[in-house]
Amino acid sequence: MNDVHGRQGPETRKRILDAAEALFAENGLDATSMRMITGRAGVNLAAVNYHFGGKDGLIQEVFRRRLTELNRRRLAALEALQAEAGGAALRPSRIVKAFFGTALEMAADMDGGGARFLQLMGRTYTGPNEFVRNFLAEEYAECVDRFLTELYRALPDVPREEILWRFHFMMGATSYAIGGADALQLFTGEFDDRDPARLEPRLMSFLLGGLRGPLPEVVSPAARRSVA
Amino acid sequence: MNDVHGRQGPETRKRILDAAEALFAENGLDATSMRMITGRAGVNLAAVNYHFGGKDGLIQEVFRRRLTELNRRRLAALEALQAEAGGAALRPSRIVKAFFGTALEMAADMDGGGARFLQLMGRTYTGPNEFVRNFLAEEYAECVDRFLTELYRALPDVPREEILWRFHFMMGATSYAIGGADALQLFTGEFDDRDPARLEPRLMSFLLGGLRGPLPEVVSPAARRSVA
DNA sequence: CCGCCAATCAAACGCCCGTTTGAATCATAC
DNA sequence: GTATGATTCAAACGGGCGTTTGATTGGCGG
Repeated sequence: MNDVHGRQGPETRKRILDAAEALFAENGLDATSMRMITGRAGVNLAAVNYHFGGKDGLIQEVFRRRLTELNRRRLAALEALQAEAGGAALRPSRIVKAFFGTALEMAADMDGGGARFLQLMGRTYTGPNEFVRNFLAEEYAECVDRFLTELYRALPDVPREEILWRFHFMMGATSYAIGGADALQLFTGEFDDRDPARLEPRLMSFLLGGLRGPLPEVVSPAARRSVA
Repeated sequence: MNDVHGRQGPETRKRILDAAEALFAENGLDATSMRMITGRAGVNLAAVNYHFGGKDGLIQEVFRRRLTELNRRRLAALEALQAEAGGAALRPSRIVKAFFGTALEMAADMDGGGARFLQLMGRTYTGPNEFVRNFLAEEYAECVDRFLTELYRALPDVPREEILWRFHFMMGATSYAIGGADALQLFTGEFDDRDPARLEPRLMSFLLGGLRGPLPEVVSPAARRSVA
């Protein structure tokens, strides 16, 4: 066995990743030092550079690990819907639920660690760190693209640009839904209903309401052509 | 006049605040150093500690300056609505527009600096820095409270907790709307319609759709009392 | 049994951070 | 004209940062 001696194989990597994930979520990327990470993980300081090439490599791997799994589940849910529909266009509510509901599911999973990770991801996605943002976008690209394609098909009368924006708004609402229970109670004082089982229908109602909202009147002056 | 010599009064304070605001928005709070700030502002490094007591004090003042103005405009808009209604309940769409539309207005104002500041604020509000989050919540408290009260009155049939959550979701969508045009184009490649004049009706349609969405079915097991 | 190599370790490296210091510089009041 | 008090300034402080180094460990194939 490999429990007491130094060389303990892939165990060290996992301990570093777990510690880093928790600390990143708690303090943010910049405010979390290598010494904090290796200290909590119980490994040597140099281990991060050895296994991940540096702090940037570690950050990337922390995100990649969970994000790959999340998007795998999302695509699985989407493919299940597609199989059920047999070529017909999907219902928008199903598509939205497959994408955002899966995130909420994952936030509830993972014995509490999932919520923290998704909270971290929501922050980072709009955060200032361009390096991580670009990396996240790349990891997201294929999954988002397939969901958007399905949404376009489900809402053929809605301009694609409009769907794109609303998808973006939905991401924002979901990000706050996952990460912001703390923020919510800040301006209310008494407030403790953070049961994730109730959060899911609450968020879905809101997202679907927003998605189905009436299209805004296009008041672009360029659109008033050929009146003369 | 006081332009060439050392002692130049309140000018130094403003230069520091402006430089800090821009850099905080670009790089985040942690990743912006005092030397970057004083360098861009063209003032001595020690000036920050002299005028604001330290980096924390500077951060606080950067937020306080804009947030006070934003919430002043919001409350002015709300009071205008109340005066117009003369004691009757306000229309939800008006309330939402007074709160979130004013933010979008401010984002378009201030020769481009407004968008940056609000982007920064959206990040910070859900960010990990507890010190700033608490401060923001305090600055927000009164304004949010008065808007929520008005929303409760406008939607007497909707449980307050539900309104609270949806208000929170709206904050998330708005935060992404302001800060996330860059993020949006990341998973689409071609996408450049960031005309703020079109963003406003887009966001409002979404927010109001979400606010009016059907209430989620309450499937709480505790609600099934007294069957036996 | 030995050479190999992946893995771990303690220690140090250079750099930049936020803050402090104490002198220099001015406008103003007397 | 000089004392005063607010402001600016160059320089330094101690400390934490991410990274690198070079030695040490220990399982494994020859």
